Amino acid sequence: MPELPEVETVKRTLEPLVVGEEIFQVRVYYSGIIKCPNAEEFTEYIKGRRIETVTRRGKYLLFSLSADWELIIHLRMTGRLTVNKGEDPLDKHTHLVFELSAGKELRFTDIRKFGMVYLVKSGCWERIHGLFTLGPEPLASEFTLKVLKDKLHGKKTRLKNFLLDQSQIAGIGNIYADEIMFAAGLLPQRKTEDLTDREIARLYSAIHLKLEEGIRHRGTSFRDYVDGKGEKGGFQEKLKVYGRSGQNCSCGSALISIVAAGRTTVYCPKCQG
DNA sequence: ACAATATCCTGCGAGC
DNA sequence: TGCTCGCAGGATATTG
Repeated sequence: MPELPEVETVKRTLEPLVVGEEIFQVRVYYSGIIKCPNAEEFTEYIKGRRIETVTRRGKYLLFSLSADWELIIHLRMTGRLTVNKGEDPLDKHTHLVFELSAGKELRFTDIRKFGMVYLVKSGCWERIHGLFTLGPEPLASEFTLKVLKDKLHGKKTRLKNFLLDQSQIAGIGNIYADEIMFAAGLLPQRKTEDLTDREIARLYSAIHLKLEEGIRHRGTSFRDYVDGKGEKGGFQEKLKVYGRSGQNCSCGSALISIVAAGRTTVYCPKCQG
């Protein structure tokens, strides 16, 4: 569920609450969420480690721990990572509870159980394929207009597929892909190699605009998403196309829904070309 | 090299 | 009210 702006918001809300905390114990209610090592080793190795930093890479959350361990979490569609009080009632779908000091708990909750949790030695990402092959951070300075242009022209694919490909650009999912293409005035089925310099410049600006706007509104809570404090985001109010199929675009024409890259894709046939 | 499809899983809204 | 169906923001393996 959460894309770059949502994961960034979770990161920012968790950071002040968990950095410096020691993980005294982990309670595992559903071990299938732990991808490596096995649940027994996971709980054994993590016990007594201190959380030193919280960072984000694409849609992954990275917790660097003492003694060179790294806890890596992907929320996938419905994952939630929240800080709770020990006495807060446990959600039906809470799979992992990290016990911190003074009754504070970091809880991983995931209705659909698609989330993924890893514990590795720092920087040992080879076993986490999606993280290991991740493309550049779209909001970092190394993601230049030239980088985007080279990537677009080096691929024989369509724009929607390209934007969802995490190995090309990290962190864009279905909602922001559609909003970015609308903001850039580009159709999802456009071939990336055919895009002109002008269009690529519009796409580049739209990527920054929409991701930054998403972060500023603390993410999109279309269904399940909440931040580290359990609070909803506000960007769903600002969506121009996603979830608005059949409604009118601001230009007056009806928004169209198609399936592209295997996902529902909404666009305006008049504003996007 | 790329696209489409199935898969993991639960909940929800629509339609009957 | 209760049922069945289709759909959901992700990543990945498999098939074409």
